Formats: sequence, C-alpha cells, structure tokens
Amino acid sequence: MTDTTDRRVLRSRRMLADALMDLVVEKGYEGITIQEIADRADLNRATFYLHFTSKEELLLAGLGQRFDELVAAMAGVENIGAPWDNVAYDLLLFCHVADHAALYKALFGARGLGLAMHQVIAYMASILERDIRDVAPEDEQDSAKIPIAAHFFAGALFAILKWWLDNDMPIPPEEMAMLSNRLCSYGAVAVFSSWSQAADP
Amino acid sequence: MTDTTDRRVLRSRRMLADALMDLVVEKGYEGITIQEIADRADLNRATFYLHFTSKEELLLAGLGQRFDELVAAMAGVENIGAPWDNVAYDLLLFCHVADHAALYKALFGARGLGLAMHQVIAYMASILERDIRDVAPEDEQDSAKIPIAAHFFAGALFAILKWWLDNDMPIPPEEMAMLSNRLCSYGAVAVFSSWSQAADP
DNA sequence: CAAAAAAATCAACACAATGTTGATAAACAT
DNA sequence: ATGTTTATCAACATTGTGTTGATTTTTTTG
Repeated sequence: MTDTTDRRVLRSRRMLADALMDLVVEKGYEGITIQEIADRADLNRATFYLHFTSKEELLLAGLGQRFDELVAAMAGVENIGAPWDNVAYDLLLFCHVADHAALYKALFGARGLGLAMHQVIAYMASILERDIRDVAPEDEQDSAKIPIAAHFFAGALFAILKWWLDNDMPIPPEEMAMLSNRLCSYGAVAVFSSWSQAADP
Repeated sequence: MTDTTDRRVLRSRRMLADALMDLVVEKGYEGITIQEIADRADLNRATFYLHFTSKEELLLAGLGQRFDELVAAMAGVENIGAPWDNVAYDLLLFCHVADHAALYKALFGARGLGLAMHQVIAYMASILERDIRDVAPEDEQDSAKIPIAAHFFAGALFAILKWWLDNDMPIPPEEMAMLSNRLCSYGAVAVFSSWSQAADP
C-alpha cells in the first residue's frame, strides 16, 4: 500500500476524512458519493481509491478517531466503584456525543449507516466487557453473563443516546448520565452484586 | 397507486417480499439488486417499481409482518406483574428470533441494514413505552423517564439478541429470557419502583 | 542539489444498477 | 363479454463505480 509516513499520504487521508465528516453532517451518509468526497477534499477521485476501498472504510477510520478522543478523556477519570456504576464515565459519554451532535445524529439516524451503529455498540461492549471481567471472580471468567451484560448495557446506552439526539437533547447531559447510570447499575447489581464492591441499592 | 384487493397485486407483493427474504438469508441484504428480487419472484423488474420505490420499502413491509406475528403471540399471554418484568414476553421474543434466526442474523449483521436495526428498536420501544405509561401515575405521564427507559430496554434487548445470533445461539432461549428479564426488571425497579406492583428485589 | 522514488492528477473506459417509458399482452371485476 | 387494471418487454438515459496508463508534482534519499 501507501507509505503512511509520507506527508502527502497523511494530508490526503486527513482531507478525505474531514470531507466525509463534513458531508455527513451536511446531507447524511447515504447519498454521499466518492466523487463528492474527493471534490470536497480538493483531491482527485483516483486518489481516494489509492487510500480507501470504500466509503465505509473511510468512515470507520474517522469514527475510530472520535472513539480515541473519548477513551483518552475517560482515561483521565479515576475509576471509583464498579465499572457499571461510574457516573463520571456516563457523563463523559453524553458530553462527547453532545460535542459531535450533528455528526452522530446523522450517523445514527434512520437512514444512517448500520455499520456505524454496529461499530459503536461493539466498541462500547468491548470496553464494558473488559471492565466487568476485571471484577469478576476467577471461576466466572467464562460465564456468558459477562458478554451478555456488556452488550446489554452497550445497546441500552446506544439507544438512549440515539433517543437523546433524535429529540434534540431536551435534557442536560448531567441528568442523562445520572438516569442511565441508575438504570445500568441496578440491573448489574442484580446479576453481579456478589462480584465486587458495588454498593447494593 | 395499485388496487390492494386485486389478486395480481397481492400475489406480486407476496412474491416480491418472499423473494427478498430468501435473498437476505442467502447472501445478506446489501448486495441484493432489484433485478435479482424480480428474477427470484418470477416477475418483471418494472413490476417491482409498480409496487415499491426501493428495496428498503419492500424490506420494511416484510419486517412488519414478522413483527405482527410476534405481537399476535404476545397477545395470547396474560400479563402478570409490571410490563418490564414478564419473563413470558422475553421468552416469546427469543423464540421468535430463533424461529427466524437466519433472517435476523443477516439483517442485524455488521453489514446489515441500519434501517432494520432502527426499525426493530423503535418498534420495541414503542411497545414498552405504552406499557410503562399504563402503570405510571397521572403526574408522571409527561416524564422523560418513560421514553428514555423504553428506549434503554429496547436497545438493550436488541443488543443481546444480536449477540445471541452472532454467537449462534449458544444459550437456550429460556436462559436468555431469564437473564434479560433480571437485567431489565431490576434497572426498572430502580427508576419506577413506586409506580406499580412490581416486586422489589 | 540532483536523482530516484512515490504519490497525485487527469481523461478515458467498461461496467453495473437505477429508474422510466410506451406499446403490447394477460388477468381481473362486474 | 367488455372495459379496466395489471404485468410484460425491450429500450433508453442516467448515475456511480472501479480501473487504467500516461503525465506531473511532491517528497525522500544519497
């Protein structure tokens, strides 16, 4: 492939990713053509194919960057209590989404991309799964409850994020974080209470 | 539009819907062309455009039928306890998905359609929202907690259904229903316990 | 700095799928 | 039986895709 240290390569990729994000906000994901992306990035269409094989690939690259931002922010928060009972994480999540509201709204919309939804849920689930596993006892490491709970909460969070965006964020992120945390933590306690230091309701 | 009582119309639509469902199971949603649908249905491509404007429209029509089946089955179950605490409903849901495993697996897959995910979550949320509203007191009818919780549980259920399918249903539906019910009901109790006859954990 | 290497450009092409048209044949309702 | 509606068919314009080979520009390297 192309040399990922070459200035031209980095520039082209950055321009293409930025162009796609712009266009997604502007007119939704579906209708965007590769010609449009190239035009917006002031690059030739052939250059796009030099770096990516499809719109999807480019989008996932861009999404990955957003995720990294969020993870970096979360890394700065001290984890008190169980992984499923940390309002600070939820708050960061809602604030992050609010910061990129137009982008996520377009991507999560009815005509948005299934790939994006899948990616977000899978990503959140992988983080949750790791965190839950950390506090699970040795003899429960293979329990299917761990991935199931992780996906349960990831899907739940995704759905209320989507609801929040679809309804133009009528509720402040603090309140959303608190509510989602209650919904999550009590459900988790029901299944995992014996595993950790999580406070019983 | 076309006369929806005409035998030919009904036949064409049924053939097209069946053809699409077949193809989805066979090769996933994305790569299917309208020509293929028409060929499989033994109809002319122009006939497709006489009834539907897009693949999506046809798919949603087909999905709607699946949903109706499930709702019909649920109508036969007596609702004991709070709407979010009825294992019978969860069991019917998991059995329904298992019955159409190949179809849902294809539709919920990473390259499946965002529209399908959106539709499923929205549909489940609307049912949950109505049920929760039924037991909510008068002065809480406008609370945002109702739609939020509904979407929370709908998204959560969707995500574990997807996990279950992606992992080839390694756990019997009875167990999945029980686990998802615990996760849901305890979270709900945390938020709605004062509203209904739901048993406290 | 100059030469070699790599990336971006450009026009052109074949290809596949879309959506529509108008004329004709078939099936339907009464 | 007949008038109406639907399905068929071939054809067409349009749009987006993905690739090609020759050329120019930019970067790296010696």
